Amino acid sequence: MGEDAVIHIIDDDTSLRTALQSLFRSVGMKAQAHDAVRAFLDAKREDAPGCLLLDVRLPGMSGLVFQDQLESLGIDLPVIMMTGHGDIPMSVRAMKAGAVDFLPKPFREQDLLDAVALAVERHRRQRAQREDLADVRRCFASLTPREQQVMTLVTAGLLNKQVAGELNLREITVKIHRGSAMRKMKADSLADLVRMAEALKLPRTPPPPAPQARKP
Amino acid sequence: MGEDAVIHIIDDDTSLRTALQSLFRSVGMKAQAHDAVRAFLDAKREDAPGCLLLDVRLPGMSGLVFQDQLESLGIDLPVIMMTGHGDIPMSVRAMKAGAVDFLPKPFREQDLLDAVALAVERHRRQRAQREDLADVRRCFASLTPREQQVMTLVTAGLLNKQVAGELNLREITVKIHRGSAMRKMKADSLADLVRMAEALKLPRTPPPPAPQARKP
DNA sequence: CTGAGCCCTATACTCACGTATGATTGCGGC
DNA sequence: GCCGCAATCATACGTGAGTATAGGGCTCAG
Repeated sequence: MGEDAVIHIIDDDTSLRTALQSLFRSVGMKAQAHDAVRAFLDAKREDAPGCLLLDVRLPGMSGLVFQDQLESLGIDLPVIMMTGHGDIPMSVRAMKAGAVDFLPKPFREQDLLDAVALAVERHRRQRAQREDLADVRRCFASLTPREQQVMTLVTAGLLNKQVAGELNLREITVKIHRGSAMRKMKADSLADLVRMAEALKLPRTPPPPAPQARKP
Repeated sequence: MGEDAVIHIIDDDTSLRTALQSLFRSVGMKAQAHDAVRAFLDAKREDAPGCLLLDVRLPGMSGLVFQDQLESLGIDLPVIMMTGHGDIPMSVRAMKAGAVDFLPKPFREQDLLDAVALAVERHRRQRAQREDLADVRRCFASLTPREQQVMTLVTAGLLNKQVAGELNLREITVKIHRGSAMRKMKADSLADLVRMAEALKLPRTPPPPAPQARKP
């Protein structure tokens, strides 16, 4: 079905790295081990589902700190923490930061495998979703500015006529932009377009707040 | 702005209960303390934003077990765990089960207050969302079966004509149901209706999969 | 039985939507 | 200068959506 998962391991304990690699190999999973954050970052990482096994106490940078930086580094791997010298606040911090699990060493192999399976499954879903969203974003980006505006207002529920009013256009012009927006977004119904707008978090401008005369 | 929050405390340590009550009183928050799960369940709980401070080691039932039962009991309070004899697996389990925080005793008052503030804020949001969804659900439930079907297909992106085909109706009939569905759902545009359908997770039936002849 | 509610349909009309055709303007790059 | 593209608008036609009016049928509770 899906691509092969890759398990990334960062731990400075050589014997543990070896043990984990052979463990994953024995269950038919790819694993890449590194002895420090640096090595992990320098390695070329396959763009595949997987997860990150992270030791807390590392040379150079704590696993907890590194975990916080993952997002800004553009790495979206789910994290499983491991540590030999952990305490409760540490585990709570890691879990709050989104870790899938936090395993005190020594742990049972099965506990690790369970956590990894969960994490990889989560990552698969997350990637699929992310991919869909990226598609929609690409489409939206391919729209001209006018088309984006029109799409925004249309999916907010305004009539072509009202959109025209908002943008100071004729209704016919709105229809043109609306049509080409539908085509470019590959939407085959308005309902579709609305859902895409939702995914893009386009603002839901309320229908024009009752036309008012103003005296200058 | 919002209603007053109520902090629910379950702990069998009388002196701690007293201390926490006076702590919350001192910062202007309502608190209700109980010495056991039973007492908490028997007490009438105000329907207000708040959170639940739960001791792990309790007479009768462990806090962790109780936490797992909260949902099925219809209680949606965010949980903050407290314990004097905790370990990492315990805290991880609690966090996985959705706890906002896990505080080993003794903890600093400020840590607790921070966690409580976070939990209450989360609960406020959650309640607001839940309330909106409940409204939509109520509206949808007030639709006749036919109106529900029509709404489902229309928000899936089908034309009136196609809906009529799916349901073996004339198009005019679909229009009638569609119109009354819009009214009853208080939707003022199709876009609105689509978003409600989304919130209700109505199935997005794909457009009729190419009309095929079948031979009997 | 009778009324209420749901469901189905028809005719007729209005308005919204979509597209095709054609044309004009303005901007940026080759 | 010419081309391409975004943007604007017009006229016209066909189709979709929505409402009103007016029926018919059914089932269930009073």
